[in-house]
Parts: sequence; structure tokens; C-alpha cells
Amino acid sequence: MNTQREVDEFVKNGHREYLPHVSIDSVIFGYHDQQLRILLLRWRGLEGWGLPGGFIRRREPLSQAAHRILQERTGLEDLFLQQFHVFGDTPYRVRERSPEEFIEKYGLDIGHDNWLFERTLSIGYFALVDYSKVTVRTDFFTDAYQWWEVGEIPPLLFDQNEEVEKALATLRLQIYHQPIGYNLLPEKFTIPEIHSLYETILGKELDQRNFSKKLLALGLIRKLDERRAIGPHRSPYLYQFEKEAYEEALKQGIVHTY
Amino acid sequence: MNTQREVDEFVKNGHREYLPHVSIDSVIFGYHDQQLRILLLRWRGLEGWGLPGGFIRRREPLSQAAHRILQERTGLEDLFLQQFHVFGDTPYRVRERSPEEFIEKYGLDIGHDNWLFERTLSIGYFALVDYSKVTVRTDFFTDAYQWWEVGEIPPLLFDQNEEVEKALATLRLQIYHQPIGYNLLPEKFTIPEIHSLYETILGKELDQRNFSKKLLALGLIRKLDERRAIGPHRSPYLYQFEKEAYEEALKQGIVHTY
DNA sequence: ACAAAAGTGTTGTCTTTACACCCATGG
DNA sequence: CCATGGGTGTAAAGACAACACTTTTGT
Repeated sequence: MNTQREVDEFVKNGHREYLPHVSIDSVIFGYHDQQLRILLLRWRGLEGWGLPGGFIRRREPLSQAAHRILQERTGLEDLFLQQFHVFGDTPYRVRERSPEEFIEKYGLDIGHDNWLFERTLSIGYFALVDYSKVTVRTDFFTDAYQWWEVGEIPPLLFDQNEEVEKALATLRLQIYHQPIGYNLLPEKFTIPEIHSLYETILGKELDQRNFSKKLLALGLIRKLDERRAIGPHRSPYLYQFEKEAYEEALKQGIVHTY
Repeated sequence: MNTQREVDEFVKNGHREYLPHVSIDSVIFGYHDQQLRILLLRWRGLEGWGLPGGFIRRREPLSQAAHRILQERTGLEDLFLQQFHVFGDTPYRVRERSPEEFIEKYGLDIGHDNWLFERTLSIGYFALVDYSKVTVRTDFFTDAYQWWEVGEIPPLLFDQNEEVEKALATLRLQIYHQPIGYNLLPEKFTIPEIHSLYETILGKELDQRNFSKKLLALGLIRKLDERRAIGPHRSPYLYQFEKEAYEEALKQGIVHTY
């Protein structure tokens, strides 16, 4: 959605293509350089940072909509993507919107009864991606993007800081039940990398010896016969996820600590 | 909603009071007689069993709507009530509805463009109640209710068997993180009662000695100096939840097995 | 007295935690 | 040769799992 024509059409007639009153917001976690980051977009006009999101087409399955929105934004398919909460309690999510601001900022000629001003619940999804593989696309409403460290998220538009918090809390809980990492790490990774990923997500230190023992004991990763030369020190071995064990753990669920 | 007038008003003008395209479905778990049961309603006209549910008022916070719907149906307030999933993927949740059936069965005079026939996503909530305290109200659309054992749920309307499955799966996962039981049991309960509750929820046997040791070790329950005489055998002691420890566990989350 | 269910401890095994030194590499 | 970070094992403590007999009570 980049041309003025497309935007006009979306604003005026979007309710014919999309369901009103419900949107999808995505908290996209990416990992790189030992940092867990979240993709935020800068909204033109509103002059603030916010989550990527979108609407559900009238005949589109919900989860397909979530995948589509992410794919349009990042180019990635087949992500780990999961619902985590529906937001509909904060004053922003209860009120109808006031259109004046919007109209003025975007210079769009729309009436007060436009579908975009109606109360809209937001279904939160979170995704895990290897962010070196992502090519972010902006559009008419967004003029910049940035990967922000989870500890340094700026004040976001609307109630979205709350959404990010909830996504993080869900991710931390999931890590005890699912072998998270497959989608956040490159295909081959080192123990220090995955170790640091888990420390970052959980926000606490994990003993390095115990950590690798545990992962290997669970059979979730396999040591390869290669190393990665990355600095003036010993080169770490590379590992891969064991696809079958991983899928199994995803399906069955697991209960464990680290 | 019981009089024909009220129903007419709801069907014709409900979209002015309620958000279209989104509904709430509640899976209400009740516990009694060593059985975990779910409250189902029999829908008049459709001649089938389904979940209690309702719509969100236009200016009503989402979680307030969930509580209201439950309160209207069961008379209970202050329940443990939690979102578990948004359903929007099944064919039923993607299609617009076909109105003919509905119109014929209820004898209502409404057009094909009525708001109730539009595609509607459903936000699933589950609740935990002590079902001896519940007084169920039926209404125009429902002519009976029944508490069904979780293992014997009949085929439900629409995609609701799936919703029940998902609620159960969520409950089983939560039990490892939260001190479930407070809302399902009477204020004072016996070890055999809570033991059986956990066995029922998890669908497996739990060693009785280990189980009570664990709960006491966690400090979640306190032994009282009373017993309950319930049969031709030794009378079990009564226990209470330790409110403070319980609240703390709810907030912090816990990770443990049974 | 008997049937039915409650109460109660111990032990072996497994899991978790704590902990420190040497090794490899690049500059 | 030195700074940096990677790799590795063991022991103690704690958690978990398995197990069976005695007590109480109503009929």
C-alpha cells in the first residue's frame, strides 16, 4: 500500500475488503549480536513508533491473515507465529477514535463515520525470526523501521507497550514448554549463541555447562564437525537442531527448567 | 433476553449495541462429585448443544464483557476467567452464515444482511467454578442446560468441540504454572478432593503421598483442625488455600510437576 | 466384623546446581 | 605472549518416584 490511490481506496472502502473492529498486531522478535530485538515501525503523521499490524480479509482465515501481514512486512514465510492475547480493555481499545487528528495529519478526506475510527480490538501475535534474513518493507503509513532491544523499547503508540510486555511474558513462559530457538537462530549456531539467546529471553544467567548438557540430553541439538572462527580465541563448534526431536517437542510440549 | 420483544430488538438492532464480527465463547469448567464438567446449553431451533457466549458492548472493555456474559449466565462474579484463544480459522469462522435456516427455525423476520449472519470471530475464555454454587439461566435461544463430563462431550454446534479441546489443553498446561483449584473447590476441601481434581484435570494418576507432600511443601494449602464425615470410613481433614501464598504464585508463576 | 477410604515415611534414583581450570585463536 | 572467550567434569543437594500397611468410621 504505497500509492495515494491505494491508500484512498483502503481508507474509504477497506471495510468492504476487511473485517472492521478487529486488527492484528505483531510483536516480531529477532535475534542477532547477542541481542533480542523487536521490530518497530515509525508511523508517519503520528510521529511515533508502533507495532506492525494489519486487518483480516473478510473471508481469510485468521492465522492466514497473521502470516500474510508478516510476510508482507518482512518477506518471511513459515514463521513461528503464535497468538498470545486479545487486547480490548484499555481506554484506547474501548473508545471510538477521534478522527480530526488523523484527517489532518494524513490529509485524507474522510468522514467521522469511517470504519477506521470505530472501536477496534487487536489480536496480538508474536513471531520469532532470524533478523538477518528479514527485509522490512515500509508503506504509506510508515516511514522508517528499526530493530529495538527489548530492554530499550521507546514509548509506543496507543497501548502497544503493554502488548510488547505481554508478548515477552508469553515468550518467557513458552520457553519452558517449547524448544524455542529454531526460528531465531541461523541454521547452524554455536552453544554460546543459543546460550546467550536463552539468557536474553529469560533475563537471567544460566550456567554454561549445565545449559549445554541439558540441551544435548534432551536431544534437541546435534553437534557438527565444524567450527566457526570468530575471534582471537578458541573457535566454537557448530550445532544444528534435531528436526525430528524438535518437532516432537513442539507438538507434545515439554516441561523443564534450564 | 427472554421476551419476543427483546429478542426482536437484539436481532434487528443488536449491532448498534454490540460489536459485530466478534463474539465471546465461554468454556465453564465446574467440578463436583470427583468429576470435571463443562456447562453446555441446548440451543433452541438448532437442536444442538453449544457453549454459552455473547457479544461485546460497543464501549465495554473486553474482559468486562466476558465477566458480564458469565455473570448473566451463572450468577457468579469474581471468577477465574481467562482468555485462551481466538477462533477464526475453521470454515464456519470464515464463511458468512446462511440465514435461511436461522430465520425458519426461530420464525424471525430478518434480512440476509442482518449483522448476525456476518462472519464472526470468537474469543474463547475459560472459567473455573464450583458448580454447586451456580444457578444457570437459560433464555430465548436456549431451552436447557447440562453439566457434561469432559470425557463425554457430545458433538457441539459449529467448531465448538475444537474450542473445548483447546480450553482443556490450556487448563492442563496452566496447572503446571498456577495454583488452580481455588475457584473449583469449596472454601474448605479435603486432600482426596483436590487430589482427585488434579487427577481429573491431568487425566492421569498422581501418587497420593507425593501429591499432598508437594502441595504442603509449596505452602499453598493449610491443614485445618476439622474433619468432614462423609462415609463409612475414616474422616478426612479439611484444608484451606493459603490466600497470600496462592496470590503470590498466581502473580509470579511457578514451574513444577505433580 | 467388615468394607471402604484416609493417612502416613522411607529409600533409591534422577535431576539440578554449584563450581574452576585449561585450551585455542588472532592480533 | 597475551587477552579473550570456549570447552569440559564432578560432587553435593535436592526433587521425584515408587512403594504398603495401619487407622478410622458407618453399617
